[in-house]
Amino acid sequence: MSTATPLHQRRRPPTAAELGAIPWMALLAPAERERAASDLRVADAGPGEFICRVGRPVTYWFGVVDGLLKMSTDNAQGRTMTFTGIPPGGWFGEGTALKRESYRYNIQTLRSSRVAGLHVDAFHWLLDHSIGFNRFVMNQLNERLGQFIAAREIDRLGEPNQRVARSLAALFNPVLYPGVGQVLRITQQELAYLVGLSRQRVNEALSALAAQGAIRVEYGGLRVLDLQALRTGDFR
DNA sequence: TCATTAAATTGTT
DNA sequence: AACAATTTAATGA
Repeated sequence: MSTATPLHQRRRPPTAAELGAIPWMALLAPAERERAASDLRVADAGPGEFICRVGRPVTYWFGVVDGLLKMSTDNAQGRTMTFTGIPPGGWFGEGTALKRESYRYNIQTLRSSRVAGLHVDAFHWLLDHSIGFNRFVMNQLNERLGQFIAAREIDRLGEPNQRVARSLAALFNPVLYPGVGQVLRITQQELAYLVGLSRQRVNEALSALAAQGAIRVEYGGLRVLDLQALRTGDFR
């Protein structure tokens, strides 16, 4: 099995449109933005490809331009444990990049995706030079802390409908995933992988959420009608 | 642009 | 896990 990742073997410079879709770019001063842009790389990844693997040395801080990723680890028994999905606009790996350690989880595409990477050296240069960038990273870490607290709650919810609802709410987080908007492109099969339920059960749960007006199910994705209801509502 | 076909996704059992 | 129904994407005239 190859351990090379798309960003190692198929990277290319970002297009103007891709640069425009990167949320932290707008927070940089012109000189900083120029430096960051020259150190950014983009790659297309096929379905199921690994973006990074546990134990590999950190080379990039990653962002999702398009598609859908999942963050997971394999436990001692060989079972895969999925922590979260990462939709468009999401940037991740700053914890390991900060410490220049090795990746502590696997990042894998759930379908064909376009992934951006900022080299760790550039990441550290921005930390050393840009207030705007520091503010973004701090805000990012803070917001993700909230996500992990929520994730623990989700794990303790026995009711599948509730698990689906809260997991969806996490994916619609506008701070962490500004690229998502009102419509999330995710199939019921992909959502099933993320939440750890069967596709049938996810289908049933989505129907329940739609019946209460929290979402609308569309082909190949779904639209949020009431994010607050997804976060706090009762769908049993 | 339209019609046909293949592939993907959904809803149900 | 299997099935049919539906939607989208791809193809070529």
